[in-house]
Amino acid sequence: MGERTAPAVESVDRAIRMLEVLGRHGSGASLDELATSLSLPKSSLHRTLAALRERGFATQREDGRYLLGPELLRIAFDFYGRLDVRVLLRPTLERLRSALNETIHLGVLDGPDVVYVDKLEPTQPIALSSKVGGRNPAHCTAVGKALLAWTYPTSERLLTWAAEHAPLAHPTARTIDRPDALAREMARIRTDGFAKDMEESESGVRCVAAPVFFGADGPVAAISISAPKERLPAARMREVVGSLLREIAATPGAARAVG
Amino acid sequence: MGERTAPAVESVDRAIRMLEVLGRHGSGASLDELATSLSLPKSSLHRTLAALRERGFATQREDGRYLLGPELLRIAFDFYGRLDVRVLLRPTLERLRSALNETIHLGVLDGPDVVYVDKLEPTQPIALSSKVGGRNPAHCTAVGKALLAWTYPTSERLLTWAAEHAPLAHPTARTIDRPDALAREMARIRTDGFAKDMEESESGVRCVAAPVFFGADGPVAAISISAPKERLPAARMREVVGSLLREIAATPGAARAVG
DNA sequence: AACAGCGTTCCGTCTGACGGAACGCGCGTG
DNA sequence: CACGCGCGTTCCGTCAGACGGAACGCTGTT
Repeated sequence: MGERTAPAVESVDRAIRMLEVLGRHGSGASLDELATSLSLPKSSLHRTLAALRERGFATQREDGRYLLGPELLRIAFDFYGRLDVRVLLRPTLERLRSALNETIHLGVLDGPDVVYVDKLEPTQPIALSSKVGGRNPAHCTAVGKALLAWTYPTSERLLTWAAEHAPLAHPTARTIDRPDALAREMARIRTDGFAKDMEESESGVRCVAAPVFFGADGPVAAISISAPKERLPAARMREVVGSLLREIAATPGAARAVG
Repeated sequence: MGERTAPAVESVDRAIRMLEVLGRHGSGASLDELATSLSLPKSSLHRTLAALRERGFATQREDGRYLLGPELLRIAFDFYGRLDVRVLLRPTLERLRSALNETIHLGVLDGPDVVYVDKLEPTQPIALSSKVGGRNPAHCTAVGKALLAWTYPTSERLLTWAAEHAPLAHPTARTIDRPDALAREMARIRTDGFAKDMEESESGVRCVAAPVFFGADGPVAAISISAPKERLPAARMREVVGSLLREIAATPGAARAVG
């Protein structure tokens, strides 16, 4: 992140920078707020803002202040609604499988559960009962915990979720089903950036998982890697987490936006 | 909507048109899908897409297809989150009050209720008990019905809402509290584009209301005009609805997006 | 091997973006 | 009431930089 090389199309680059500034002003930015924060002459700003206005990417209040336009919001919400996570993440999942040769899951949150929307199996056949379309309680799987940790980013909101879906299932002895313990686990996951499942949903199976965001506040889905615990001792687990986070970071748009 | 006049900045205009096309493709658009649907040479597309990519407004999958980028989503969600409806709509509310000299409310939905976030009173003092920050059951007020009709745009989803918040209050004899009747009322509101309250929350008081969208799928807020029923006979009601819809249409970004 | 279908790069032309300067309006001030 | 200030807006001569046709390179196909 140092000096930026010359933009491919200067006027487009400027327009985008304007949109970024406009986005930070929920009740409008004045022309020379824009001028100072972008160090551009007012005439240039004005011309570009006119172009943005024509397409509804900016609007102007009657007092002159400029706002982000409804068309930009419409496009974003619309695209977000039709985002096909499975198609988008297939190549990433495949790269993970060929790098690790383990079972890869892609899951989304649905109330108390995770729903698996995609699954890739390793070449070495392994008994894992999950299916695309299948469900598991969210709080005892790595995918589920990764999703919960960022969907309910405060302990308070997580506890509300837990209360709504109480009592939480406890399929194995290691399942974390006490709400307060779960809230602490989520805090840990948020600082680490990934979730683990240490035989919490199925005895003998460990998983790691991390969320994908695609620009949204909350995660759109989470990717997990599962294996029998003999194949996932602490050292390999660290390695696998590394691959997972690296592949997500390398997938266009998937990683968490910086803010 | 006929021929468009020359855009203020051609390259910016093109970039926006690209974003609109990209937004329609949830799993990516290829370079010459873009080329044909925009009738632009590939080299120009390529250059502009590079500019969009540099700022995260577009991304490219490893197979070459282009996607809307996470930064555009981030900006949109972020702006949407900090949208200050009160500031944005103040001028509109003031114009309505000076045109009609009646009580104007601005309300948002919160579970079973509407919460009033702004209120303007007419010069002729009138006994209306509502306060900024105050609440009313959504299903018996015009603001609430306008919000419900588009927040839960199908009968099925409305009935779910009704079931979650049953039993619905019935403050007056005219309150519509039967879920099926309410669902029919919502359908009527959606086709009309506005909601009425014929003494359904307070005896002797009529209101009309219409939603504001600001680019989102669902309404961000709704504006209502309330008056004693003697001041709102059928004829004046039509006139008032006309003013309301016209003012909303004239407020940058507020009206429902076409697409 | 030749081909077709893609994304990508090059580079000479000339359009159209650039920004300094001037304008017009509304507002508060001396 | 004249004045000046702080806005957004418009104008226009200059020349940077956007434009697009053509050629390239890669991959998978026949």
